[in-house]
Amino acid sequence: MSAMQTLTQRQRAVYEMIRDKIVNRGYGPTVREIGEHFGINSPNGVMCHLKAIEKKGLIRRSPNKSRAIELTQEESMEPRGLQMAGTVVAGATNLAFEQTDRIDFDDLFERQDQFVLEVRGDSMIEAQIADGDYVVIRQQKTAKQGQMVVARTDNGEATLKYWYLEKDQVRLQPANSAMKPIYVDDAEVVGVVVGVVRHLS
Amino acid sequence: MSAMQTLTQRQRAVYEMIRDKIVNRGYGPTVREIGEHFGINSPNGVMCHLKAIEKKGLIRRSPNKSRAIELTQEESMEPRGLQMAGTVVAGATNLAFEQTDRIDFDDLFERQDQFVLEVRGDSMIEAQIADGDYVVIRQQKTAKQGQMVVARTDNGEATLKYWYLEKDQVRLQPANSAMKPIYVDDAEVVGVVVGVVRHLS
DNA sequence: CTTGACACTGTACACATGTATATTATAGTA
DNA sequence: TACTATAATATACATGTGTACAGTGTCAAG
Repeated sequence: MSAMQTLTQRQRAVYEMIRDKIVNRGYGPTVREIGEHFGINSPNGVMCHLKAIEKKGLIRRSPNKSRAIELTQEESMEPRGLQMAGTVVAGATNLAFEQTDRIDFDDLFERQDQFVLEVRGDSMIEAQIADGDYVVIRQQKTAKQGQMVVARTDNGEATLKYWYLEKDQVRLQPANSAMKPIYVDDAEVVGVVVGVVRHLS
Repeated sequence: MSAMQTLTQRQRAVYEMIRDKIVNRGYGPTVREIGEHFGINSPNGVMCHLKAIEKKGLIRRSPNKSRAIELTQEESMEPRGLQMAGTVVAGATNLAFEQTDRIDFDDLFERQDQFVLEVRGDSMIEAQIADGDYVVIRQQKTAKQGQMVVARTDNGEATLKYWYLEKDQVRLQPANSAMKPIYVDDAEVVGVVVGVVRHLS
């Protein structure tokens, strides 16, 4: 951003135009394309701007090559995710604000074979999953005893419960002492819960 | 990916080379640059490949323009986030797998003035925040009664609690009936909790 | 008033570049 | 066997394109 401020209004406009072409069209403009866009009838008028912008470090050019303009301030350089500022321990503890780790929730959950469900109701409240939470599900057809799963019962309905395979039936156990477990003859594991995301106002 | 399979080995190699130049160098190659890279001595040899790749839909070209190769399968086109497959209602409910909404957790939490803390301990367990969870904090210096905040007390320690401003002191209330509230003469709000993220194995 | 920056015009040149045509060779297919 | 797709070579041409040089005008700073 700092290098950007050193540009004159006109130079900034030219830079924005170049950037727009590269990002939105896929390849950069020629000297004459830039001229035409701004009503500059001489290639040299544009050359002056390009030299100025390059000297100020916002672009890089290769001599004698057409459209050979590289952006040095790539927008992909901007950090993704949120700053990780340490831990809050039970009770009272120090915040480590000097840490500069970053966490990217999309990295936390790799995308393959995963999907998200919005939770309705309080059946898993004692597993710290509340109404309105999003659960991240990894698709798989089997589950270990006691794993939290999305299961589809023989009547075609799906539910979020703990999975217990018993002698001749399946016990779908809610994490809510006010609710009773569901016993079904047959049930299919849709996937297991690998994450929870809650978004408050 | 499907369009990719229709390419011959040679065409694929050419496509990869073009893509590499655009992504890593910032601008595409000329017909002759491609030829030089693969030891093809005739521009027309390359032209045949470009026409084939364009016909198969992986690139788009503009006639008579140098380096004017656009990638149609932009990697930026790949969907971000996770598939949103509907809701799981309390008890047993239908999954709407046909829905193709997508959710991006990084969009959910805008980055400005926010950071993440890892939670240690069970002091907020009844607010469905467990040990090991990440809480997303929006930085602000004030809070309403009963909001969940990260607060710094006068001895410099920080903690995650419900915020209650009382007559002459501040009550920091844990969401755990086994724990007692903390009363302090002075405390400072660091930020309020706007999200929770839990990552299971 | 002069100087220097900024923002151009106009012209010219060399070569970079896309495109076309004709031709060859190989390999799989009908 | 003939035919088509693939993968090239070789040559040629028109034009797209970067670059250089010589000027013009404005405007703010010294």
